[in-house]
Amino acid sequence: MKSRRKSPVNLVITEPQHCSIHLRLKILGRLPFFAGLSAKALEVINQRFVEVGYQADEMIYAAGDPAERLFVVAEGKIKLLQHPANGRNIMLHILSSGEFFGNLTTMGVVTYPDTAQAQTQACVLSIRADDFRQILDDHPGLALKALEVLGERLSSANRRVLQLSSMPVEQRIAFTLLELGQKLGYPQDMGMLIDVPLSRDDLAEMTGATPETVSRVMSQLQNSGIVVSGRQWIAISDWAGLEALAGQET
Amino acid sequence: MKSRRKSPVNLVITEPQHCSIHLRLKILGRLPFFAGLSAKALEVINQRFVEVGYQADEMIYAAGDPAERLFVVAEGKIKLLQHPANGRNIMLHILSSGEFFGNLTTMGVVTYPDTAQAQTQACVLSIRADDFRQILDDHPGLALKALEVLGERLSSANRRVLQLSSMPVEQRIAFTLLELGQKLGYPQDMGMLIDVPLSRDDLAEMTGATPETVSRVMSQLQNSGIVVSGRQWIAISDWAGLEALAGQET
DNA sequence: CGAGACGTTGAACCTATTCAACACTGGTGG
DNA sequence: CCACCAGTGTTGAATAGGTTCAACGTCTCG
Repeated sequence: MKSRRKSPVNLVITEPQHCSIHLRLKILGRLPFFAGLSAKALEVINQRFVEVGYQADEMIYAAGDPAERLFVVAEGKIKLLQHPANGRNIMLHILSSGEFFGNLTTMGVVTYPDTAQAQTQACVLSIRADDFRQILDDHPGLALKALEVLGERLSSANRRVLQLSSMPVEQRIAFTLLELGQKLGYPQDMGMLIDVPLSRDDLAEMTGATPETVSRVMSQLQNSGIVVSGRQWIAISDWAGLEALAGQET
Repeated sequence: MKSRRKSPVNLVITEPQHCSIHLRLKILGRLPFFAGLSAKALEVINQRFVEVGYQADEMIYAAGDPAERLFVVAEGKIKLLQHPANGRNIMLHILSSGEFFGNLTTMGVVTYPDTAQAQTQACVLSIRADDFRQILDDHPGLALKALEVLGERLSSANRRVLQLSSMPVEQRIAFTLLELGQKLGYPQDMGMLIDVPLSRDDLAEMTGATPETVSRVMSQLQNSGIVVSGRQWIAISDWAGLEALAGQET
């Protein structure tokens, strides 16, 4: 019953050290967020952005740092963490290409409330918070889009509160896997592969459980033929079965 | 050791049935949110708002209803709830005068993700979502303020995720009481009174625990001289002691 | 005054944590 | 190229924190 094999998660990224996104303008222009802006405006915005590459596990900023920048993921995956007093971490989000993080609100906020860390090798664009503020002032429509983004994050956070408050671990894991599958999954022969290297500890940080418990639940899911997984990767082989475990809607 | 007495929480509200805020313009004008707008602009905005009164426990909207309106609390307290599959509720927020709820984002959102219910008798102003959208278009600065509001809510939700993921019930209750005290407390002879009628069940819905557990913890806090409480009310008599229990910063 | 809501307390039970030992994997250096 | 080792994952047994179910006390309102 050993279904382990070399990780099917794709890790090839353009460049090791420096992040070589030379077509930033194209990337920024493709963001739904900036859709509708003139080429000229985009060019101006583009000039304000800086690109930086990170190794897997490298920290981008730490909770409590002065919140001077807004970031956009260009390539790779970034995770947002919180740090309780006890040693463990809590993962709030995994972000992929095109998603924002850092200081999105530009005003009252003085320090980052969470820590951003590269989950894979990654390339990130960033801009000073007050430059972003300026852009929002110049293009009023953007603030509305930013509202949408924040609104979606708020809903997501509230869903998580609901899960933590009312579901047993197995159900929380089922939900989390479904969300990951939707967001980061891509179809494979063995099922819907979650296309991020993801350890038991990572899943534990996402579900508010211990790594041991996650391991037990995953074993059980594997025995039921619902997921297939190995070192740092997970694939969902029976989506409907997982939905059934989660309770109802995705 | 019986410290019960008639509830010290003030429940007097202007009018029983209809909510009689005849000075809406003044109320809206006082909101930090609308600060800086001209009297003329305020007048226009004011005309778009409607006022409605609610009895305690009355529902304002239910999760899943079409999200057509944005609300502002004029008087009284409103709670925002989520409903897990199992019978229990989860309280996301208690809002008081000047705070927004309902559809703040005006676009993608089609149904309310949560339920709004009057915690006390209350008066609420509301406006159609697309009228509000129009106002945001006319006064670009407002969208930035809305961003601030949402950003603060998001932080709050994330703090709650952290608590649920990493703290035992006692600590979560301590934190929750401190937050309530900060937001709704007012000094009294017996300590910082939390100025909302609040049952054990309410606290349970806020902390992700059962009413029984909350009752046990509260008894213990009362014996330690940290809080005083009775039927539907709670006062914090030893703020520093409560902070110590919560761990560190407020 | 009575009824129903609210609160308290006890005891059994159960889920998830904790601590610990062990197994597998992949990468590194000899 | 192989052996080893650290990181990762698995599994077991004991424990603890919280829930559940149930009974009872107490306050408030009609």
